[in-house]
Amino acid sequence: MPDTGRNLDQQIPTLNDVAKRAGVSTATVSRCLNAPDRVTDRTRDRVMAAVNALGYAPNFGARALAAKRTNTFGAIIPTMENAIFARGLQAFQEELGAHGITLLVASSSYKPDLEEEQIRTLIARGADALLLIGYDRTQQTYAFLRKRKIPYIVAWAHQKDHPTQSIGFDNRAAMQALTDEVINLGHRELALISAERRENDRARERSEGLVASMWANGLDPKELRILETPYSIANGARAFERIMATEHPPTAVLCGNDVLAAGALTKARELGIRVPQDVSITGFDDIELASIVTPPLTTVHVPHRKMGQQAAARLIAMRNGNIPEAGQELETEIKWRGSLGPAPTSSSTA
Amino acid sequence: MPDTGRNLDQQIPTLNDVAKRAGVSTATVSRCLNAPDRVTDRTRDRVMAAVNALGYAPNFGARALAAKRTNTFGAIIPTMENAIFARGLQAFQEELGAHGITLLVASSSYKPDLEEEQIRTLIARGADALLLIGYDRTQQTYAFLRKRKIPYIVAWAHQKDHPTQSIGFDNRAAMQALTDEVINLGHRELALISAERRENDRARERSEGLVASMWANGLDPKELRILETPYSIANGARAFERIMATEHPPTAVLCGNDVLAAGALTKARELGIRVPQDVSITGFDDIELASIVTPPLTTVHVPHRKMGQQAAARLIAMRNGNIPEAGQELETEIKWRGSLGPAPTSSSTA
DNA sequence: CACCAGAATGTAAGCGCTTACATTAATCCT
DNA sequence: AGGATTAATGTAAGCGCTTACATTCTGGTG
Repeated sequence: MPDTGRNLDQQIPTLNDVAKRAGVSTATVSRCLNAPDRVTDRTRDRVMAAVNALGYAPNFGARALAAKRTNTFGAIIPTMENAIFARGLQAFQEELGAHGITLLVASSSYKPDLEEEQIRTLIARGADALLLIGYDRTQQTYAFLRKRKIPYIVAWAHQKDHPTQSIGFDNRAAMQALTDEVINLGHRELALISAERRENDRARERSEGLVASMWANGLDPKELRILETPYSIANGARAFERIMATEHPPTAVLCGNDVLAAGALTKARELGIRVPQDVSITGFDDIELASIVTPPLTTVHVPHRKMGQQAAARLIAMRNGNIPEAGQELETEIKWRGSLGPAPTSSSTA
Repeated sequence: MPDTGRNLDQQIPTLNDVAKRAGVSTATVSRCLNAPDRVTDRTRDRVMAAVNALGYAPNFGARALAAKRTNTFGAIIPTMENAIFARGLQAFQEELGAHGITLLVASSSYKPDLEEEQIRTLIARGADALLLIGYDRTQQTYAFLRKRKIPYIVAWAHQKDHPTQSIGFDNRAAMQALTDEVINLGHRELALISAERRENDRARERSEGLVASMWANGLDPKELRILETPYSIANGARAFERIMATEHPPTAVLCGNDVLAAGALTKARELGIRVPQDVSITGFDDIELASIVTPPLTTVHVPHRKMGQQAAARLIAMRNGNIPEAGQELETEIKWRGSLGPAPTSSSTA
């Protein structure tokens, strides 16, 4: 059984195969696919038949190589595990889709070096522009981005004076405002369950906002107990347990994020600690979770969809060569629900 | 200021640029990047310096084109909005990562035609293999997959006799088992809040399992009230409200999914309906959400991580030319929590 | 010191596509 | 009907990379 030449059915069909089968040139096939109206109906039908018969799908790499544009944007988010970024990303995707742009998503697991790797991957794959979360990344990464002249935008954070194009909110101010309310309600013993702040500017800003509020209200931030732990419900629960096991448990536990707060809440119930009678708990982000736990979480509402949608709009503008002026700050607002109440008057402990 | 020739700083650096700058050939640069030990230390250092100075990143498309492999797998999930697929996907990704494979994720919004488009997109982008959710897709899509000889695996579902390679569980049997328990507890008036079953085999199987259980237990499935609605907490709440507003409200509301069940639960609290005293509610999937709502959900536990991990292992084997025998069925188990209780004995309505 | 194996490097041919430009076919005017 | 437009199609040159093969260096050996 002499194998004369290539093994046909192992072959992925190429433009050339389609062209041969349809009896036209490769250019015509290409036009059929990219500019159908520049081709006769008859020809188009013939070509399309060949495309289907062969199960042809254009090779993206080759196309990008030849055409020098991909209509693909990339987004690198810290995690897909919880819903923090889901809604915003969905809106981002929808807006892109409306403009015929495909979105590629990668996650960095909150690791800067992994993030840089993902950035390179996405760029190598031809991403025309990038959505990044927060400001924290190495100078090296920023330098790379600049050198490549890739349009990118930072979301989920916004610092007024920062040169980087961004769309988000003032994490610091938002947390400060929330803390003000907590203190207003008579709480003096505060604790914070935060995400790891080392390489997470949002977590850092939030904790700074809390401290700022304490200063402003005449409380000594040294008294503030802070526990750092990666985002997850279980970690939130664990942290809460440790905090409440101390000699003078706080009357209010602020959490850097709704996920952590949900964990704290569950653990409270488990321990028989009443929320908010015995201790108040607050979150941040206002993801869906916040409104379905018991009691529902008092938290900072973040305009996820708006942020995603506008990030897309801006990024598209940037890709098209329009440099929007500064970044944009979105408003947050405190969402009052049941988990925050006045500080208990008498003693404590369940 | 005569601009002689190309504008250097607008140029994306290529292999060639690196080669020139390092004073070597492109082949050597390529080797530095792909097989560092086939090159002198001295040369490698020089090349790497050039790479960094230029901010060079290889063009993936060109590389794939030349090398004919990408080490990239794709996954198309119905939605990123809720956590149903998050944990499994994370495990999938981790396992791939351990083998040096990059994962590209796309979402189809539960739309078969969008899914087909995404499949084409991912294949065009060079995906070596694909993870798909459930069996439901057009013959055309399957034909395309077959023609392209792309290894793919179906997850989150498993039907014994089905020829398609899959890893998952028996949605039908699991739901039937759960319903058996519900009926055992004395419930006779059942309702189901399901995802749309039209193009979702998992939802369909689950509802069939429920019906089967009713038959088996001498109940008439005609009495079963079914409400279909897209997955979301809000929709679950709405559906629950409508169901409970009927003349003879059921004593147990089974939900096709934890997200729907969480919605039902919240609405119940809102309406002052006690769970499980007045009505029992069950979920499916056992996502994190299930254990933090109040009361925690009795649900079907699905081995998400195991599924993701094994899907990856199988897919890698398939890509390497090993055809695993049949698909694999994973066990589910009923997770007893507080939301399911005995049927109320007396009358009803809050 | 001439010779040679083996390592290091260079040369150049594509990979599958788009697109500027050249060619041919169809259409319209006068 | 003939020539000028315009539309449809074809030709062929790359896009940035890998890799088979050719060439040039090494450093031992006899």
